[in-house]
Amino acid sequence: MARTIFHADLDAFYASVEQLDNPELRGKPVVVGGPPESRGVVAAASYEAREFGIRSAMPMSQAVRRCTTLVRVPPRFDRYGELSREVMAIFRSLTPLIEPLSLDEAFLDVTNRIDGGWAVEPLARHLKKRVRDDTGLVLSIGAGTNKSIAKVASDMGKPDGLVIVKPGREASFLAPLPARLLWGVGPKAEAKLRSAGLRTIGDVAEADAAVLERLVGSRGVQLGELSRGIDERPVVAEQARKSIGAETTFPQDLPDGPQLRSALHTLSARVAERAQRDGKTPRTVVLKLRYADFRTITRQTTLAAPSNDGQVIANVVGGLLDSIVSPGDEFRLIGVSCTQFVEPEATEDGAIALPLWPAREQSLLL
DNA sequence: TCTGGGGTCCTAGGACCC
DNA sequence: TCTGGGGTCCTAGGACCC
Repeated sequence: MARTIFHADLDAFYASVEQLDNPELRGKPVVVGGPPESRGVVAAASYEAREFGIRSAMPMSQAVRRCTTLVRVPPRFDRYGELSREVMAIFRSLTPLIEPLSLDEAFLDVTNRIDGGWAVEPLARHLKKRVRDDTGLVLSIGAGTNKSIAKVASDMGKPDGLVIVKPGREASFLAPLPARLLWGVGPKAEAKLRSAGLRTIGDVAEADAAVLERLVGSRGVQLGELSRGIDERPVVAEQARKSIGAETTFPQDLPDGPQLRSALHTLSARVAERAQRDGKTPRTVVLKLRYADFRTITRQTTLAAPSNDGQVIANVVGGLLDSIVSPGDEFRLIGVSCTQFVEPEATEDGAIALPLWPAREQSLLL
């Protein structure tokens, strides 16, 4: 039996929240993001701002040049989180099978609702109306028989969109669209596909599997399937977080010194605090550095004893920094993250113990 | 034009173990 | 003296997503 999947996506989310909370911003070109003089980029642009060609991820310095009346607002992630939770709760009132992708979008498997008598279009309109009535935010929905179709459909309808792809119409819906719209096709893959003359999703659908594999490697098979509207991936609620990180870009490049070391401590403390709040204990700690020339490197260490202590993490990444910095190096970004979370194990007396791991690393320390 | 911050997943080589 | 094959873990980098 065919599934019915919604991809639901709040339009220009951060910018819309700012316009919602501050009526003076309504109808104006608004962007959310860091200041142009501190290497900020556009995190979200209102539709008024988009008329000037302003887009997400664009350097703020470029955005303000494109529109002299642009209003820039610094991000308020706590507020976006609040509204996101409200919207996700509305989604959850339709089905427990929701898979959030970010603060502003989610997949919903509403197959049970359709089997229960709802038609797809009224159900989608009902959801859009509830979100609008309860929060003031505008929701776009794409509906189809799988995730990939639903995602592309919601992209097509924005803003305030509702695009439904009927079962059996997947391939013909996708065929004329640019290959870049497929999930997993970014700038690099697009260029490779284009080099073989594949510009539309239909071109990809007709291409030989061996050609796709040569172009994009092992993802070729899946790419071929997605291009023909085939996607069996289930909607998965409750995805466990696999890493926690924090990074910062400096307004000006920084050599090694008290400022850089202080940033490293702050980031370590932030990561540790979030790990503790989530009840996560990492085995692996990662230092990330971006040089003035934008070259980016990472160095990681597996701990003899897993820890989410801020001082431990700071010491480890500090040691990693010692090992790679050379005189004259300047950095524009530094980041700390942790991964490989350990499952707490109960001991005989009922206490929670964290396993020491791996034995090989411990023996090296003896 | 000068490029954020939060993530996920994949690849590939080397160490190590049996 | 010359030497395999399979499996897992660790590390580093890169593409991609919002």
